[in-house]
Amino acid sequence: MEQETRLEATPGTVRPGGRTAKVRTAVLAATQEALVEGGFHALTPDRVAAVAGVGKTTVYRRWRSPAGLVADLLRDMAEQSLPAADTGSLEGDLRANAALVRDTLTDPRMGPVFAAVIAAAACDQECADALHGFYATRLAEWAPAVERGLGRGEVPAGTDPLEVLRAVSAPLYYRFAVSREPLTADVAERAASAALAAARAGAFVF
Amino acid sequence: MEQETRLEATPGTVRPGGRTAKVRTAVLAATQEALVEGGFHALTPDRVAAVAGVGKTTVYRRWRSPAGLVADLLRDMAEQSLPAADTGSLEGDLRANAALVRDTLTDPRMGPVFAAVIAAAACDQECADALHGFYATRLAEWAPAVERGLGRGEVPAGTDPLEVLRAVSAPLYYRFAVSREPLTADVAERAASAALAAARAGAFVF
DNA sequence: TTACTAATGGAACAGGAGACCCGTTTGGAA
DNA sequence: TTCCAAACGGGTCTCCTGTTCCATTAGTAA
Repeated sequence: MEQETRLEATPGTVRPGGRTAKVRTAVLAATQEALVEGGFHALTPDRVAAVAGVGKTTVYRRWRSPAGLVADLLRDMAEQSLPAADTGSLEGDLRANAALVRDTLTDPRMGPVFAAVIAAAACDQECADALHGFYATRLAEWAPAVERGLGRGEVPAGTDPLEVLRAVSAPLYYRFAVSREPLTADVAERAASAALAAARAGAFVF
Repeated sequence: MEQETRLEATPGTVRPGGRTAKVRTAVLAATQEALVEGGFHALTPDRVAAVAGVGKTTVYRRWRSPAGLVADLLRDMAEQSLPAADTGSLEGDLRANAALVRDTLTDPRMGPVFAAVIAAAACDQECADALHGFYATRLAEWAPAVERGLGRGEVPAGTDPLEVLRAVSAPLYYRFAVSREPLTADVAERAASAALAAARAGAFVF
């Protein structure tokens, strides 16, 4: 009897084929476009609907808010993750990781997207969860690189692989999102070498 | 003749005394309150005006937007900065710095404020500049601690003091704003010890 | 192919954000 | 103390955001 008062399922879950999928693709593309153009504050559902060529009612119904759009975009991005590097040495892998992060954040398209995602996560719990999940996935993908280094004895036994990877990314994201300093190539190299030096000294052994 | 079309000075700059200063104090307090209550998206000029007991016209005229409020709050915070520690050893000073950053970000009042500031900086250039300036000030205040360590030979000659400090803060802010992982006390200690280990290994020598 | 209904999209509507006008208050100089 | 204009504040207006209603389109099972 209370069934009609329950939360109805999000549209798109019962008939995910054909049109529904096309609409999602178009809306997420328009979302990314809007973020590149004018950042998070330019991400109005109205505009996204117009660019995507769908009714604005649909956008409001399926994504609720700008933060909902960003969260879904993030989930979509998490699915298309790139494979981690394997250069044969831990130093090479960490340098590759740092360069990848740096290239992503300075990319004219991906940079604004990540800035918006970080902003949205500060406002919206759904976005915060999606962002947390995104980095958990990323770290898990790169963990084997550090584990290979452990096997080769490049860092002390007991070193936490995830903590090494966080140490590589952290200085880059800190400059990108917080202190707003430029992300030059040598910043990335320094992040990798500092993380490696700390790991070698046993700073990440628990 | 084009004088009437020029940008008029921001209100509050010609007569900064008495009422104008009181209004600014009340508005910034209400801004902080709103951020603590509901985060950046709860920061509506209307609400701030009501809580501060001033006309909403005044808020729109002097601060323009939510981001303008955050930027001014940030400038106000930069003026009341705490003195850096001096424990006698570089390790002690870096630990104190990490603990200070961690305590600030986990503080029930300051945490939401910093989250909002980071979000606003991603949307608004004025905020981004204010945030950049804030951390430039903070780093400059703590630089002497590293320079004392340099003088004591605790890190190699040529080490960049600011880079050491960035290495301490970065993992904490990364978890706070990006990966959204909990900020425990041992995270702060590890940030300090990892930065020190990297510095000792010469990772921050240019 | 047919039937059923999930999902979309257009239109009309309410609610609030933000700008404008203008009278009132008050800081600061003479 | 007097005067002038900087700054404030209430009222009003407009535009845009976000919601609701319902007709139309199109997946999916039979």
